[in-house]
This record gives sequence, structure tokens and C-alpha cells, in this order.
Amino acid sequence: MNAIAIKHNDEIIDLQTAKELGFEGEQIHLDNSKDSLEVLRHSTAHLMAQAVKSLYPDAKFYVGPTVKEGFYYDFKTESEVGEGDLKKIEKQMLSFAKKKYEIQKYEISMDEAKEKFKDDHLKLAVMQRIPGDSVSIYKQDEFEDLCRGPHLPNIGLIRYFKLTKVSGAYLGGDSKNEMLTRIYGIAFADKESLKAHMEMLAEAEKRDHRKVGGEMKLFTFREEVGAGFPIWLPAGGRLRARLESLLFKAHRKRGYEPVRGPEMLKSELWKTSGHYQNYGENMYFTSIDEVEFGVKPMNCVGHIKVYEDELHSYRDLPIKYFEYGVVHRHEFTGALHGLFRVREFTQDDAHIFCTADQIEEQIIEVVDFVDKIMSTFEFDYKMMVSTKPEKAVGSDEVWEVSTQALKNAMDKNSLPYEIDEGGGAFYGPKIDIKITDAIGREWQCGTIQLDFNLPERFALQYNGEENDKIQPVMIHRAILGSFERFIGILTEHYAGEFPMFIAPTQVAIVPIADTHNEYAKELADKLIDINADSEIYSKNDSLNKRIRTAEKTRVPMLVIIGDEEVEGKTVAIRDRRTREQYNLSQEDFLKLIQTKINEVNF
RNA sequence: GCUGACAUAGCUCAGUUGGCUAGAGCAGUUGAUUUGUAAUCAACAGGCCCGGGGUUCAAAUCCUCGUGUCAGCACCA
Repeated sequence: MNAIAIKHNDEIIDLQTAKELGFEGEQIHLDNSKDSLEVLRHSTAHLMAQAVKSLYPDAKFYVGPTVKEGFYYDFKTESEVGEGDLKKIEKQMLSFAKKKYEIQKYEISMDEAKEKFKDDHLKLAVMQRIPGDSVSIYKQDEFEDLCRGPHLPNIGLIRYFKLTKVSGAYLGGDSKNEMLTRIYGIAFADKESLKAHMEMLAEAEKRDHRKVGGEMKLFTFREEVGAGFPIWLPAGGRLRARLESLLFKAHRKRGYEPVRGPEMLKSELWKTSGHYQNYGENMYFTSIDEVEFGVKPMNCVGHIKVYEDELHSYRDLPIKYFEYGVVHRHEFTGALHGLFRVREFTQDDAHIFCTADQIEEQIIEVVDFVDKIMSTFEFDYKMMVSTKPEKAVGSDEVWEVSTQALKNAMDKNSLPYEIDEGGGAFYGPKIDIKITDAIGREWQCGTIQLDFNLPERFALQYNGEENDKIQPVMIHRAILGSFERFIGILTEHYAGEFPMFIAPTQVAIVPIADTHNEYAKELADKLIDINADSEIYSKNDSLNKRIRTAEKTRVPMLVIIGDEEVEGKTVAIRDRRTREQYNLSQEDFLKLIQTKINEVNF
């Protein structure tokens, strides 16, 4: 098998370049290794560009990199390119690939390049981003493109690929710029891997929380209600209530007090907090008797008012208020996505008012809290420290101090984190918790935000040891982030097969004949006594049909009852998770369910 | 918000170049059947074809403006 590129000083160098510069190194062969796919996919992007150019001669090209999920190419054409056109482009790609054109490389000076592409504003835009005074051009047959490589030696090596999506993308990723057409694709070294990849995508689609949520009747959306406003159905209501109650206990154990602020507050308050100026475009406003009110996008102001309700001593700190706070935010229509992005959602929000000395221990306590919950659900997550954003209140010094305080707390406890420059809240830096979902996407859920600004703006204080007035520090934090997003992620994580302790229904009871209904009802009542929800499948259907129906609801456990069970006060269990069937006495069965429900505590 | 695609029964989808009373499966209701571990049989019911305007003798189908959904961009819990 011939090499497609080499590895020189830890860099992938294509054969064209290696020959030119006389480099040598370990050979990279055409397989599904990271390095090989990098080259293959990059060249596939070029092949796609070649096909696009031949089908849309007016097309001008911007950039075509490889990304985590394959590759894409951004280009501009006067024609409209829709999903239906992808097949046509793929076909053209294949016909070029069959011609086995060599991919040639040559270098020209930046000035020559600017002259060569003087009518191509996209290429000129690309060149603006390239340092140095020469650029390389890759050429296959008639088609050539400005590119730094690396590329395959020949396009004939490209055989197993698929164009997956077409959409718009802003030039340079900036919404102020014009919009280009972007086509995404994927390529592999062999047919099987491509097939496996497409199957994986289909599998992921099956877990989509919008689909599963509909099938399980967890939630719905309705056009007449409005975009981004979820409607929680009974099954979703039960699941959510279980999560809420577990989390309530967890907060109480850690010294949080439940409080509740109003849904809307006078705009004057939002001006004091800075939300009006810095977050106003995401807020909804209304007026009552000619006074303007803002619907809360966050819960902090309400909690500040709770804090202000009485005087505090340093002995009282830290004070922790929590609330399942319903917030409204104006999201762009295009951003809405099932439960992941909505316009009304409930945060598991809390605010910790503490002294400067307590910051570190409080942050660590919250990080531990987060870890407890994430590990219960077996989620992988990572933490990001986000720094001062463009729109921010407070002085640079305060930002410096608070950002450093966050980093110190993490460093001292050897907690790994990444930095998100400029990603902070307008009032302070934050640590974001990002969960990786079933198909590798990352979602921001929990957040820990350190705030010196709102206490200042609201002139909060407590009495110090010398009976002096000291300004407290506020920590804003959410663990799940929002029930909506978190339940969406949970749904995909478990593919709807929720564990017993949060499942909407714990047990499905299937009586074999009408004569067993009474016993079924008796069991259902006893289950309610131990806080378990059940459903009786006594409809006029065959036994097999009812078992099938019950199974399809993804309930963790089925119990079948007939004459034997009624007689002996037992149940026949069919465990969906372990796929076992066995019999238990009524008492043992109830004990089992109770144990399973109570085995989780945050 | 931007680019592109889409919207027919509770759900998943048919519906020809504009042309008879808009169809199917599942779910639902009713009846028969009373079942021992993944679909018993039959009948019935269910539609402002997303909403407003327009073109036409005639619109689910064409045009237009909204609304909503999907993919991505940009923005974010």
C-alpha cells in the first residue's frame, strides 16, 4: 500500500510538499487513522468544490476545512443549492474521481496570487488571513484552489464519501457579513466505515429527545401556543417532579433555603442591576398602569430582594437561597431546538451570599455538588472558566480579582478546566459545566458565576466583626442549568429508558383477564404508597398486544398477574432492563421497587 | 435574525400535468373474544389539506404575506 502523506516533525506533510522540500518521515497510509482521514477529507472537500464549480460555473470559493464531523466547503453562487442537489454533486464528484486526476501543487507569491484572484472577493478575503508572502495552490485537472494542504496525491483515492447537509454560513463566521452556501460531507477509507458512520447517525436520530419525548408523551409544542414554549404532558410532569424532589432534598441537605421571586419586576430594578442595558434585547417587557415591567430572564434580582429583607451579620454567611426559577428569554427563532433551546425554562437556580474569604470553599462545594449529580447520571462533563465579555459592568480590577479567585479555587483543588475568553456573564466571570451528550455534542448545563458587581450596584452589606458594613460576594449557580435542557439531554442519554428513580412510570401492570383487575388495582394503590407510579393495561386487547404496548412505553418493569399470582399474592416480573423474568411475593416486589427508587440521592 | 428545505387525521405518510365525495397504516371509540409473556377479529368515528390574501371556470396542488418545524450559521441554560 502506498503512502498518501508523511509525518514530519509531528506535522502531516503531503507527498507534493515532501518532494518539493526533500522531507522524510513516517508514512501515512490511506486508512481510518486520524491523520489519514484529515488528508482524505480535506481532499474530498476540494473534489466537492471541483464538482460544484463544474455544475455552478459562477461559484466562488471561500474555505473548505475538515471538522470533527467531516468536512465542509463554503462558497458563493447565484444559484440556489438545496438538499436535492447533493446527489447531483456527489455524482459529479464520483465521475471526476474516476478520472484519477493527480493533485498538483505549486507556489506563487502573494502579489501574484492577488493578481490571479483579483475578481474573486472570497479568495481575497482568504488571503487577508494568511501571513507570509507566498501561497500554495493545489490543482486537479482544470480546477485549482488556494490552499495550504495537505492533500492526497490523486483524487482517484476518494471513493467512500457522502454529502450530508447544505446550509448557509456567514463569511468569516460573522453575522454582519454576507451569507455563503455551505455543504457538509464525510469521507472514509473504506465502504464499511462509511456505512457504520451513517448507521450511527441514524441511531442518534432514534434517540432524539424530540422524537422520544413525543413517543413517551413527555412534552409537546404547539404552533398556536408559540415557538419555544414547551408544554409538559403528564408523563413528563411525573419525571420532572421526581427530579425536582430529589434535587430539593439535595439543596436542603447543603443548607440552601427555598425562596421565590416574582415573575416580573419593575424595569427600574433591571436598570439598577444592569440587565436593562446589557441583557435587555433578550428580555420581554410589558407595562402595568403605565409603569414598565420586565419579565425576569434570571432570578438574581429576586434573591437580592430576599437578602435585603433583613440585616445580616458575618455570622450568618454564607446564606444560600434557591428557587426553581421560571425565566423567559428572547431567543432567535432559528436557535430554538426542542427542549434544548426554548424561550421559557426553569432553572435550578441558587445564589450564595458570602464573604470574600468563603469564595473558595463555596465554589468547591458547588463543584462537588455538580460532580455528585453528573456521576449519578454517568455523564461526562468538562469545566470552562469564562472571562470578561464585551458587554460587561464593573471595573477591570474587580474582573481581574474575581476571575483569579475562580481559577485559584480550581487550581488549588487540582480541578482541570479550559478557558473561554470573553464568555462570562455581564456581571462576572463563570465556570460552565458542559455535558457531552450521546452523540458527542457538548451542552452547557450547570454554571457557577462569581459576582462582585451586583452586590455593589444594590449596595448589599453585612455587619462585620467590628460592626462595620461590608459588601458580600454573590455566587450565582445552577447545577442542571435548566430542567428543560437537562431532561432533553437525559432523554437522549438513556434513549428514553430512564432508570427507575426518575422514570415517569415505574411499573406497568398487565392483568391476564378481567378477573385479575381487582388485584391489579390493589397493587397500583400499594405502589402509590411507596411513591411509585404504575399503569394498568387492562384494555380489551390480547395479552400479547398489551405486553407489547406496555413494553413500547419504555417502562422499566412489567408485572403480569393471573390466577396464580392472585392466589399466591405474588407477581410475575418482566424486567426490561435486565431482560429477566421471575416471580416475587408482593412484599418482596414492593420492597424491590422501593429500594430502586430510593437508591439514588444527590 | 440569516441561508436552504418543509407543513395533508392524535401519530407516520399517500394524493399524477391544478379537475369527481382527500386516502392508508397505527392510535381512538364500540362490539365479539377472556387470553400466561411483543400486534385476535369486525364495525364506527376522525380533515378550515398550518393561517390571511391572490391567480383560475376550478387550488391540498400555482403566487404572496404570515405562523410553525427541520438542517446549518450566528447567538446561548
